[in-house]
Amino acid sequence: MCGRYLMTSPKDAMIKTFGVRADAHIPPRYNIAPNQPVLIVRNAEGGRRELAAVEWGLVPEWKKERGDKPLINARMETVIEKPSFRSPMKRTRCLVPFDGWFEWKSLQGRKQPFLITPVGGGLQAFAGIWTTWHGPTGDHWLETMAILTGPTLGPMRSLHSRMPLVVKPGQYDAWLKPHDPLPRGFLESFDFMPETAFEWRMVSSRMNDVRSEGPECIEAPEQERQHSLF
DNA sequence: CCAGACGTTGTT
DNA sequence: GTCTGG
DNA sequence: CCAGACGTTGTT
DNA sequence: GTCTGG
Repeated sequence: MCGRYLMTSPKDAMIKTFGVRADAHIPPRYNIAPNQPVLIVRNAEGGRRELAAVEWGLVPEWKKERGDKPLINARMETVIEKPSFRSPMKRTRCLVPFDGWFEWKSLQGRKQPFLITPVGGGLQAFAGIWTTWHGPTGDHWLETMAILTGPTLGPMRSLHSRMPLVVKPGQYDAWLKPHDPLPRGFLESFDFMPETAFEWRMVSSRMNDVRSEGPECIEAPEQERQHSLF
């Protein structure tokens, strides 16, 4: 799946890769967690694309209360029919810029994080959906997003049985274009990035704590502690 | 008609 | 909001 | 996703 | 165990 990710590319790369405007500084994010504000790319007025800051964890528009369990992922097998996802899937899809994502394995009773990155590095985009939620009083609103996942089919299964859908650069326009209703075979018309396009390595478990927000999150793990006590 | 659900993952 | 179940 | 908290009263 | 916070 995908429950923590990396977005460290500078503003220039965002502009070049996604064709968006970006005036403000975009700080590198080494440890993006659910419920945090993140940048997405979406369609805007006048056929342009825009960068928008939304919260990771989709809150369906019909929810009375905000609720506690954030919908951070949506399964590609069911996203078209699920009540929480079907409307955003038709009309408000988005790209979620990233440079890598994290998975954990339990090794020797510890949660060992791994960083998965595109072979050769570089900025990529998860397939995402977003929506707007209006609070009960109507005086405030919140934009949120979820990342689509699919089955992991090859060697990456040693890390996790699910992985995020990564949109190929040539299909950004197709992913962002709204449809209502969604054409038959819409998802099948996409050729998402294969897992062979990614590689992974162990990183420091300091990134397990979301308060770690710097480059230490992608450093190699510390040397294994020696059995020095007896 | 009204009431109730509406999600994913991992773990058991 | 929209669907399912009763 | 993981980490961390999880409670009230009275006294200082 | 389960919820909250990040």
